[in-house]
Parts: sequence; structure tokens; C-alpha cells
Amino acid sequence: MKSNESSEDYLETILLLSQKLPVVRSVDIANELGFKKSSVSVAMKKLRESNHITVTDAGFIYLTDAGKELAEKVYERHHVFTAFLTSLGVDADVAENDACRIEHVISEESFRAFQRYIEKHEKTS
Amino acid sequence: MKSNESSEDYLETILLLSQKLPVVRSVDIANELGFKKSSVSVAMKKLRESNHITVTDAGFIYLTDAGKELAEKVYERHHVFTAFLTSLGVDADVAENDACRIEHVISEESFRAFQRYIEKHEKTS
DNA sequence: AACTAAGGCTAGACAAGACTAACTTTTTAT
DNA sequence: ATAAAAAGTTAGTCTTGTCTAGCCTTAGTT
Repeated sequence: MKSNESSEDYLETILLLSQKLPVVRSVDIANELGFKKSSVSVAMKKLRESNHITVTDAGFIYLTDAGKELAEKVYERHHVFTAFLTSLGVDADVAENDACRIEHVISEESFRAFQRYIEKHEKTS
Repeated sequence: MKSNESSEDYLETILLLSQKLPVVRSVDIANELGFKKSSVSVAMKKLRESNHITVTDAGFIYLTDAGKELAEKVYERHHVFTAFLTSLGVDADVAENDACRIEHVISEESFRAFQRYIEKHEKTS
């Protein structure tokens, strides 16, 4: 059940790639993240064992329900923080990068509070 | 020159303790952070070697200029994020905790932008 | 003087998460 | 049909940062 930063990043990347590519393979993830394929292979093994993904015989990777839930959670945070930071004038690359770090460390409670705050301020500005 | 999350946490803690205690020793840091003294000892050795702290013969720890600069940078972020989150109604402990994570990962650029944003909104609200 | 406690140190273990190297298998191209 | 490229795996290495265990020194107490 417990997931760490690294796993969350992999899951998020799988979700992202599944929207851009017909199928997602280990090598696609390695390219996207700039990791070696051996690193991805090991990570995929862990995600398989923790039931966050399934892998077909052909090597196609799919998120399980649990994996999708986690991936979407992280993805949402990513979006919210990236959008917020760029709206403040932060460079897109920097905003992406920072969002990618913050998304893994902020608590549910703080994120929801932040989200409500943003929504309120978007409406009133 | 390069500093990581762990080092930043130690430096921040030294700064914090130097405001609460007459002198700061390894054991004080261990108590504050909940680490074993051996872990702190190893960390202090690294901080000494990277010229972020000096340690007297009596074992009193002082920040160098470089160490103080970094510690204050992190401390400022800590303050800003904690204050922001608690102002949103986030529980104090959770806010502290989240701030303590975010402070290490956000870029200078994003932090400054965020800070300006907060200041503006405090004035207008 | 001797015992104990506190503080600090080193050495060795461990986990995470990246890496390289080397191997296999499958697909593609000549 | 053969050679090369692409994809995946495994084994072993490295770094970071914690841990435990054990040792040393100093200070305080009786």
C-alpha cells in the first residue's frame, strides 16, 4: 500500500505516456524519465509485485485500479502546482520541475486546502 | 557547494537550536530530529568538511557564513510555507511537516514568485 | 579512587534507487 | 540467412542516510 516518491513518479509517467502512446513499454518510460532501462526494469518489477501495474507477455504496461488511483492523484497535484507557478510568471521548465518535487511531498490535507484556496482566488480575480 | 535535503535539514536545525540554546551540540541535534547520535556525528563531519559549520574542542557547533546563509534560506521558506498553510486552516503539525518537505525542493525562482504573490494578497485581503 | 553517565566517534549493516555490464530474445534489414 | 538493432532481465556496484554496537573520554558522584 505504501508508496514512495520514486514509485509515484513511475506511475505518473505511465499515466502520462498512456495518453500519448498506443501502448506503454519499459523503454518508453526510460526515455521519458532519462533512466536506464535496467533501472526501469527493476522498478516495474516492484510495481508489479505491489499490484500497481500489470505487464502483458508483449511487455505492455497497464495501471491497475490501485495504480491508476495513485497516478491520478499525483498527476492532479502536478497539474495544480504547475499551473499555479506558471500563473505567477515562473518559467515553464522550472515550474514543471518544482511541481514534480512538491507533488510527492505535500499531504492530502494541505493539498486540498491549497486547491480550495486557488479556486476561490481564481473566481475572485 | 552543493547541498542536499538532509544537510539543509541539519543546518536549519542548528540555526533553530542556536536561538533556543546557549550552545548547540551534536546530542541536541539528535534529540531535536529524533536521530541517533552516531547519525548526527557522521552528518556533522560532512558539514565540517563542506565548511558549513565549525566545531570547537568542547563540541560546540557554529554555522559558518556559508552555513548560516543556507540555513537562513531554508528557514525562511519554512516560515513562509508554514504560515501560508496554517492560514488556509491546515493543522499546525501537518503544515509544519509539509513545509519541512517543500522547503527543500522548491527552486529559488518559484519561491520568490510565491513570496511576492503572498505579500500582494496579504495586502489586498 | 572508582563507578557511572553523557557525549562523541568509528565500524559495519541495511535499504533505496540509481548505475554498468553482460546476457537473452525478438524483430528488422540486408 | 545472417547480422544488427531493440527490448528486457539479472547481477553486481555505488551513494546516501539512516541504524546498531561498541569504544573512548570527560565529568560528576559517592
